[in-house]
Amino acid sequence: MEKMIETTATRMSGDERRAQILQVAIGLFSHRGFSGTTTKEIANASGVSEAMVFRHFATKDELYHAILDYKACEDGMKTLPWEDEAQKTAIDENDDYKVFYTLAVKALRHQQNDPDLMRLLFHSALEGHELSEMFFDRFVSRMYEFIGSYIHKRQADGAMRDVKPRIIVRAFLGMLIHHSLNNILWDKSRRLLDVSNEEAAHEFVTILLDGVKK
Amino acid sequence: MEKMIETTATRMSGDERRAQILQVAIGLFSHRGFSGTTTKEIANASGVSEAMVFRHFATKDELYHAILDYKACEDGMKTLPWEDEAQKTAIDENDDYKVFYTLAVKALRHQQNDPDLMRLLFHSALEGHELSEMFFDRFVSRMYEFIGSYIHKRQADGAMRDVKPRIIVRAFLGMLIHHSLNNILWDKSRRLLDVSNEEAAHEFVTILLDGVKK
DNA sequence: TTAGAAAGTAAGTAAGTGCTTACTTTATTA
DNA sequence: TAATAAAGTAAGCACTTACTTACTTTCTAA
Repeated sequence: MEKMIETTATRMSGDERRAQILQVAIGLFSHRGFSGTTTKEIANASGVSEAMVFRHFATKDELYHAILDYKACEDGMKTLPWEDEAQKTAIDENDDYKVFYTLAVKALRHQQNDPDLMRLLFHSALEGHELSEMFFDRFVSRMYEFIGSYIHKRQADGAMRDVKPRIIVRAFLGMLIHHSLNNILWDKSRRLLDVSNEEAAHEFVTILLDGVKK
Repeated sequence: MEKMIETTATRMSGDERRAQILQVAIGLFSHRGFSGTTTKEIANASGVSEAMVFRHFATKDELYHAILDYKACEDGMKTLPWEDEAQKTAIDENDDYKVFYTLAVKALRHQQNDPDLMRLLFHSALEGHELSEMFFDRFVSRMYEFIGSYIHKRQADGAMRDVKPRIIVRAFLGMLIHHSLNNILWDKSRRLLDVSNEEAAHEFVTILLDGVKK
């Protein structure tokens, strides 16, 4: 008999394995939730024994935190979407459409490219985990400030109706987030509505801006 | 010594106890999720032994299903929000504002009065439970059909711009659901935005209708 | 080439999990 | 008021959970 075909489960370096376990855990946590995922499942899906999971992450909780840090730090949450050259010039030029459209497309793309992050965010929000708060403070509330103050400026210019800026922000984010949520959770096959990010962004922004212009 | 003060944990009838356990379970599941809640917790919170939980509900899963049935059937999901006299006359009169405002206020009130339902819905959507699909088919997709066809009619009347009706529906529902979600999950103290349901409904509807009118 | 460090595992442990059993207490009604 | 049905419990069963221990295999560099 021949030698067994090497499935080449080559031994990984510590860092590689750690990163791999982290990725696997992200996938599982984001679908089954924290308490719905067992360390055994994570180990199996990583092709490794449970002990290895605990060599890299002292507790299940620490693994969860590592995920949050990873997602929060690496994954485009620290580079705020409006800190961007094109965006800044659009703002200076008071090009409302460009400001909102760019923001919208960026948000929709980001959400579509990383549905796991969104799932994770919702899981932790429902379970009252701290990622939720962190995300809220670092990202959402800044978003409200930023867009809100832009709207405020445009109202002062007489270009927009006098509505509480934050209501407009909520309307805007509501359209975007809900649209992504629909695509990720309920309408994966796009039976209800099948539009590109660009079309969705264009229509949402048009509705919003026509809805608040003076 | 006096007799111990009766905390009057009066023995309940079977139906009462069943209903009570169900309510307790709703509260726990909606906050901690299905796998995050133990049958022991449910029993304790109901002031009863675990065996009683299993007398009324053969398995934890059956308890979950009973909740879904209860919420889906009793709780305003079968009386669709547009099957309402005021609503029907508004539709016949082509009173766009009234149609959308009534719908919006109704939705916001409902979501605010029963945040547990919303939490449950999101939990089950994330976990891919069947309530999610059921809710989607019975409620969401009908909502899209109903509002969508009204919009279609108004476009034919020349009263609204020619945008895919369902994009408008998504924008509308997005504002409403996201607003409630914010209030329930992230911004419980209303630091970010504190508005009444009526004000929110008014502003959202105004933005939407101005945004799609011809 | 070989010592040692790091990657890996098999086989546990104690505490929890959903669920059952065998029994006791309370209310109803014949 | 006694018989009976229903509400209730304590204790435990089989299994799973997060996490550990004691050990083996592989890579690397002196």
